[in-house]
Amino acid sequence: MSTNGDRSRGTTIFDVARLAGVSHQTVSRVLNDLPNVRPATRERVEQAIRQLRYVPSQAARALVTRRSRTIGLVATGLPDYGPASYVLTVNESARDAGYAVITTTLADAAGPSLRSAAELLIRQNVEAIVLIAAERVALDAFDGWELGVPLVVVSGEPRGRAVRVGLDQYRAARAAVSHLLELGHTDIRHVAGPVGSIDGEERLRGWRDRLQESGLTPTEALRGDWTPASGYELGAALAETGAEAVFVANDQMALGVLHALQTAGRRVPEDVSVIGFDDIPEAAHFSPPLTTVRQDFVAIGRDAMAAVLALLQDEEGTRLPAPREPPLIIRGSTRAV
Amino acid sequence: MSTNGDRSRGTTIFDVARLAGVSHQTVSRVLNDLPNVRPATRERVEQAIRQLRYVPSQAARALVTRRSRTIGLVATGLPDYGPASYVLTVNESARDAGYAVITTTLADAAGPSLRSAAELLIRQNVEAIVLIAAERVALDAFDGWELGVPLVVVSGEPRGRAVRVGLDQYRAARAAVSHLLELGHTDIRHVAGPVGSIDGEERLRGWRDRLQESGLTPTEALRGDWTPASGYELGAALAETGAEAVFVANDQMALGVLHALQTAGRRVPEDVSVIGFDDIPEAAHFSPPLTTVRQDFVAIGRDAMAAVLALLQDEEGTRLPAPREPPLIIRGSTRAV
DNA sequence: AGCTTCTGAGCAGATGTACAA
DNA sequence: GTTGTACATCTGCTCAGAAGC
Repeated sequence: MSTNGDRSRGTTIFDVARLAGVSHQTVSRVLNDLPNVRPATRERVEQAIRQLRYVPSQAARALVTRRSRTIGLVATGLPDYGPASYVLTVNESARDAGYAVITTTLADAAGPSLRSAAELLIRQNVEAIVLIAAERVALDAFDGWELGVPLVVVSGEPRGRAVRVGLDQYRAARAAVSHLLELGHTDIRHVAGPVGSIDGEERLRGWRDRLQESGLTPTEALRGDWTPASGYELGAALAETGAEAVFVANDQMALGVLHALQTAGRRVPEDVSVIGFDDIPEAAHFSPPLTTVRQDFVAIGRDAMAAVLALLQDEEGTRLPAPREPPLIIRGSTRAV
Repeated sequence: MSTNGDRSRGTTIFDVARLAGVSHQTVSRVLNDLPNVRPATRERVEQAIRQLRYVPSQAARALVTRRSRTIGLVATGLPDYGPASYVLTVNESARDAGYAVITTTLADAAGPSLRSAAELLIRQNVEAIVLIAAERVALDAFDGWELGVPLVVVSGEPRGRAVRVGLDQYRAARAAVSHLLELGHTDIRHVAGPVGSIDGEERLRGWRDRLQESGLTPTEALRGDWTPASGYELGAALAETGAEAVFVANDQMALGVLHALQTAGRRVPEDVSVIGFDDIPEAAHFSPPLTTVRQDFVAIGRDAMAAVLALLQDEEGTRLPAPREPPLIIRGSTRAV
């Protein structure tokens, strides 16, 4: 209250103790909700805390408890809807569990920047790391690297040593192709994600395998980069070669494909069926509304945090959530021949 | 290396010192890049650090330096494209500046949850807080609350005491309406954001003021909630009342509006002009491609972090980045009458 | 004996000083 | 004079163990 303003950076547990007329230890007990404090004393301490606007130093506490109450989140793929949903959900789940989240987002998923991001987290003494891995290189960067803390990977591929949660992309892609097959299509093309994308490759594999099982010969997949713009380019190529059904690896590219197809005078779904992947909120309002495979990002994000908590508790032998089933959302962009 | 596995949680600066044959003080010098260390010694120490996989304790360092090297980010509005972009950019800028970011995301922007989110950050001893404020209640929750750390607000409204960065939503909305006016439209409707949204209200105000300045009487604005679904509903109403031009407060709702208009048999832009706001990546591939106002989320996110660093350095009297100008992106959804 | 409260020893580093090579 | 070292002290808090009522 001096003219100097608040020097509040300096209120310690001892100041509170003095004001409340108790020892710092008693204040600590109140702070940590420990028993054996007389209600009247507790009240006096709480009063002092409020009056002093005292905030315990997390640093000091972490130093002695060896627990930072913080987890790290490494996310690539933002600002897209899927990754953003994961970030949101992991964050909220963590907060519910009393953990703070240090997030490091990366525009490029190259190995070196990933490792340095993870090192930053380790330096901040996070208790666990959640990796949202869109690219295979991300997985590789962590492979065989002893972090010293538990690692949970959100990824569409079951491979790898780390604990993993996520949707089984392979099965989901098969379901999408099956839908097209059931509608009577036999010439089913694929607009795939970029080379190196885990989900992209798994969806491609699912498409190819499912076709071959039906005795069909898959064409060469077209490679996009997840953006509507790339979908548009590829869609133009598709229109030229007269495709009748297309499985597009994500909804954003599907939007571009629809755009290109219509620009080329091909009607969807009358002339060509299009199915997407993700079920972003926009998908229901494309022209026509997009048939797609839904990923429940919220549920998967929760799974990730649940896995973290499990690892943090019993170290080993935790039962992990099973990969999620992918619901097919049938709208207006696919039609029986 | 014992059967017990790694007890690496316990490698201290002293262990490194012992292995390198120097004092812990010298190790500290190496760690902090201080002078007066012979190159050979430095090398020996670095070697020992690598060998021991030593990671300095952030907690211990923060305790004594009183600097957590961490900033807090409070974000509402995820997983939408705009907020997600901010999160991404603020994160990267912070990392470049050597700061870790503790992010708290909130699905609902209610005052109490915002305050408790901020308190969590304060308890983690962040050095500053960045608030991505979509709703007015978010701003109110922080108003007149002495946080004890600098606060930077990303918001579309210049009001308030805190340091603010962002696009001038009011002016941007006026620009959108001006475009419609120049095309010869006189009946210009508005699909607005939800009540309480800062950006929404500012865009609404810009639309209303601009019309009145041209001697036109604004109709009642329709209220959406930013989602394509709400745009669709409102678009249906618009089609019934025979609108000829619509300024939609964001691109996602504009998508829904396009969908509804076309469902009702109204052609865009032949029968009705539609202009959106944001320029999300999808906008260029709507049917028709959407005319819209671009927000440069990346630039604004950088501004936010720049403001944080400025505040952290000279406490007071910092020159702040000027509000950004909004470029108009003219595509195929608007047309002269 | 039983609550309640207090005292003192770390936790892992940073910083400053005195001092040796 | 330049490097480097040893020692002491400090950060704010938790946790045993001890003491008081």
